[in-house]
Amino acid sequence: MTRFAPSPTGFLHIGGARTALFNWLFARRNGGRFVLRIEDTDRERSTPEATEAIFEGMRWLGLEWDGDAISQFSRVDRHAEVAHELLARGAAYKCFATKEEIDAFREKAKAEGRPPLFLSPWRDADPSTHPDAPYVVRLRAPRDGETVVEDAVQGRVAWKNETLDDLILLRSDGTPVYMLAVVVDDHDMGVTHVIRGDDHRTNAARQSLIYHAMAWPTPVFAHIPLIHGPDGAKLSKRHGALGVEAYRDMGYLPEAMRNYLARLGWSHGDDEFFTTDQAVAWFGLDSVGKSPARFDFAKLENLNGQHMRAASDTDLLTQIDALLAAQQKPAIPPLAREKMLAAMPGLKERAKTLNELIDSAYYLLAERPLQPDEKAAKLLTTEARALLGRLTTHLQNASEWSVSGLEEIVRAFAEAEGLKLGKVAQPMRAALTARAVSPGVFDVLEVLGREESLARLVEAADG
RNA sequence: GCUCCGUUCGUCUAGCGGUCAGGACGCUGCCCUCUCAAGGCGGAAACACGGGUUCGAGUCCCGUACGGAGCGCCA
Repeated sequence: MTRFAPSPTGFLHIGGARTALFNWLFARRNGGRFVLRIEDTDRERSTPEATEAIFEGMRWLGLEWDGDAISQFSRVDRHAEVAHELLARGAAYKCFATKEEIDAFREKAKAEGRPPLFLSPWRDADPSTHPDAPYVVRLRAPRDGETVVEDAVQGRVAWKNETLDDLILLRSDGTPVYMLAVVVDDHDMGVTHVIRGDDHRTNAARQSLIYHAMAWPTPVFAHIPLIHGPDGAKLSKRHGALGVEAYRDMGYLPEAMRNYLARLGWSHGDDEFFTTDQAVAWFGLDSVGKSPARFDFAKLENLNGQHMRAASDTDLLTQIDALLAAQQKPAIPPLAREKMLAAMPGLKERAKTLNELIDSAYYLLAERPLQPDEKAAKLLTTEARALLGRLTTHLQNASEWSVSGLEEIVRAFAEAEGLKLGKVAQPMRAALTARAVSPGVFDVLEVLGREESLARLVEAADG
């Protein structure tokens, strides 16, 4: 069993999404469960909006979790119970040191060049000397020896116990801290594999101390390398640390997103482009790399283009519908849908994102009079318009309105005019699509239909 | 500062003692071609540095440099 345990203090960012993906892949690969736990014990920063944003992001990415999402906050009583059990068996103790005392201790230690680990004077104090004052519960961590974490990704990592402090379990108001809550929840929920960002690596040492104190079996830890921005620095909002919904809005496919994210830090030989089913079949912790990866939009775009080409026309249309709905933009009218479906093979081959695809379908949605863009306008010179006028006559007589028949007519026309096909096709494209770039003109003619095509050509010729 | 970790083309990566160091994105030359894509065939491009170990190191060990993460009564 794996879990994804985000704190609901913002959207589901790209690093979290990949962590979730790896957990999901691992669970699916091994026939295990994948649960979602919201780490909302910080009441100040946690918001229901952020929780909902995480659900949304997970759903969009297609990372379905098993069972209901669990609120960590709802389990505070259980966390406190474990802390008291630890206290009862002497594995933890009450510390009456005030924040001021601790701060002073740390400052002094720093000034003297010693590690700023707080050594509580209450660790071995006689309970009869305990004052009637607020206290925190600290773990009585071993001072000798070392703590070893066998990390499934990082390998064997060891810390000297003298470098680990007596971490706080319960705050002075009696509420549990994250470090305790995570261990108790992971244990109680039966999590066998803790796959999370490498920024948690040192937490694994502290947490395994708690596991040992409770005599609980430790889960397998796997700390996956972090994702950096294009400049190698920590991923920030200027880079790719956007919420996953931002990627949705940019027109990326969830399938492509999963593919790209999976390849960031994990590999399967030379495979670059693969389906989610393949990723599930191939995924393994031993193929996860150790070093951080940079987020690269260019590669994401390429992969997205490949997935768009591989997608079925109807599926793409469905995804466009969903995107427009999510962006609260007007839906595609029924008639245009049919045309869009007919034009889809030519459209999807040229687009890297759904947004590009929608944009390139302008000519299907637009109504006369068309508004040629700059490049299209340049193609519609006086001579070109005259040419289109002559061509239109031939086209009007076309016996059947099909790609092959139309191509025959236009080619014959170009030859008669002593022109290369391109000299005719480009003005046609400008007239029919108002753009200088589009799918093949004969495909455009067929999809647009006889009436509309001729009307546009006439409009351009007369323009 | 202390602790831990990392370092193969610009980027993502393969490699698990003997390879012409492979693939992908991007860049680029040619072909195809009604535009743009897509596609086909090429090209430039990497083992951070220094010591060991070994007949032989990208692969093992040590050090250096650089990079990262952590060091809260945050998660």
